Amino acid sequence: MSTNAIAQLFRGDCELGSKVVVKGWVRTRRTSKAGISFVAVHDGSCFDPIQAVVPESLANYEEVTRLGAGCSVIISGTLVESEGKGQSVEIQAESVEVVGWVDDPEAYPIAKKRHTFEYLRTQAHLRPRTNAFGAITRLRNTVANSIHNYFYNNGFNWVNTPLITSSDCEGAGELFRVSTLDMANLPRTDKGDVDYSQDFFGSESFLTVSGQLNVESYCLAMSKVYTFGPTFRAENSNTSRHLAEFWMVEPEIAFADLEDDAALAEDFLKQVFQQVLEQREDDMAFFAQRVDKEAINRLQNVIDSKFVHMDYTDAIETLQKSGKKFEFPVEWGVDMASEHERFLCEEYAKGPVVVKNYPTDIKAFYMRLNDDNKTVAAMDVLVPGVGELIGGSQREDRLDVLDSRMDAEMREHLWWYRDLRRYGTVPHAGFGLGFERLINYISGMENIRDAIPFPRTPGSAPF
RNA sequence: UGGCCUGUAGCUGAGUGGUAAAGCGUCCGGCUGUUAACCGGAAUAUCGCAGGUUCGAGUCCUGCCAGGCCAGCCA
Repeated sequence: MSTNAIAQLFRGDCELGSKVVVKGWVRTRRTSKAGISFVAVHDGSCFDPIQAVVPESLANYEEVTRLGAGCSVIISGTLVESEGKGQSVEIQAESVEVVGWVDDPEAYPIAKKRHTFEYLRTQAHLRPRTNAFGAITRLRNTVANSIHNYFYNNGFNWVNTPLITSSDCEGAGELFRVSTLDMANLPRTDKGDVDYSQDFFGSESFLTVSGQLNVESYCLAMSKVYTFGPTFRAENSNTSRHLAEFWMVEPEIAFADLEDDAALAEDFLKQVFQQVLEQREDDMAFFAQRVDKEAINRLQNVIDSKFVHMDYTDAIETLQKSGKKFEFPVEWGVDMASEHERFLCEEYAKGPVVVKNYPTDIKAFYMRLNDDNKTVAAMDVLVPGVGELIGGSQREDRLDVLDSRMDAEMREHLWWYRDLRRYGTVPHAGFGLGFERLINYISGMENIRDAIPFPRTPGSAPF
């Protein structure tokens, strides 16, 4: 008899009265002296565990009465309508095989009780057994799938940009070095510098901070492309919104300007949210109940409303006129601080807000210079709770302007990037979306370390 | 990297210089088609580590370690 995923049983894939086999882990067991035990089993396929009703007539019933949280079991029986409240169907067990016991029930890290997220981070290998992390894991999976679906259905090509790069001038953050040199005995040049020509790639190399520059080259051939993969930043950032290793989605569209880019971001988010509400009803109900009451309403509101757009210049004016006291003063030309971004999306727009056309001086070299010569065609999508969810721009497609924003070393290193402006250049634009930030925005989870299975942060990479 | 906060039982967490609460979980018993059940009982603590002050330190001081929050950097 084949295994039945618990999700199938609740979904009605199996007829009542049919024989089913469930394999999973015990969440709770309650024994009734009337001669039955109730065993709740989860297998990760859906939020709810299934209840198996085990009669004392089973030969190994004594074993069953010793089952506790974390034990692994195979339960065979008949799928029946539940006599009790709280679940639609349950399994009338005909056999219970205990596959793995829990050594020391008292010390089992995931006891049948509430745990803090902070504690569960120290048990990252076992936390997927909890309600919350099971839900987050399924949410991540659904969102990733929705992202690929969105792009696939809209004619985008998924481009697998490299994780190892030799470019250290992208400006997106500190880089992790990749090297096979013997650290205890580094080769030196005549000048005494480390001789990277002897390193694996024949030059200095690093883990990527962004696939953008590479994906632009495919954009200028395939028209609509995106990357979706891990990125690495060696910033010493200790906040609830930063990881040293995180996943990023970076679409890039040709023959497009900043408005097209912003429109893509909005349509993309709305469609992903729509799919999440349709496909993860059970987990979203959990988030709304236990993590953030607004979790479901928030997504529905975003789907139903238009994003608020404002120029950086207007945003600064709005902040100045707000009458609110900020720790850092606002004036045209400054990079907005968290408190400013928070005000704009949480108090002013009360939802996602798109801020566009930032001062040239505070933005990256590849962003397109506007006609005013003061601002670039950049945009950030700010959302309540997580702040900057998306950062994007129209790219500088004019070689002379691009060159003016790079120094000699960059021009030499990024010769291939410059080539893209020499051979059939076109206006193009794209953005980067932090996948874990998206997961937190959707679920209402507050710490990004809980949005990824095994978080990597400064000073911490256990597991 | 800076500022602030926190380390007490498996987990959560009281304890304001003088005998280390309690809840949950665990174990035992009772009850029950139960459902994060309920009732009764029991076991469980080098008070993060190392120094110092004191007759006496979980409590005060110093250093270190670990974690968290906020800020900067960004996604």
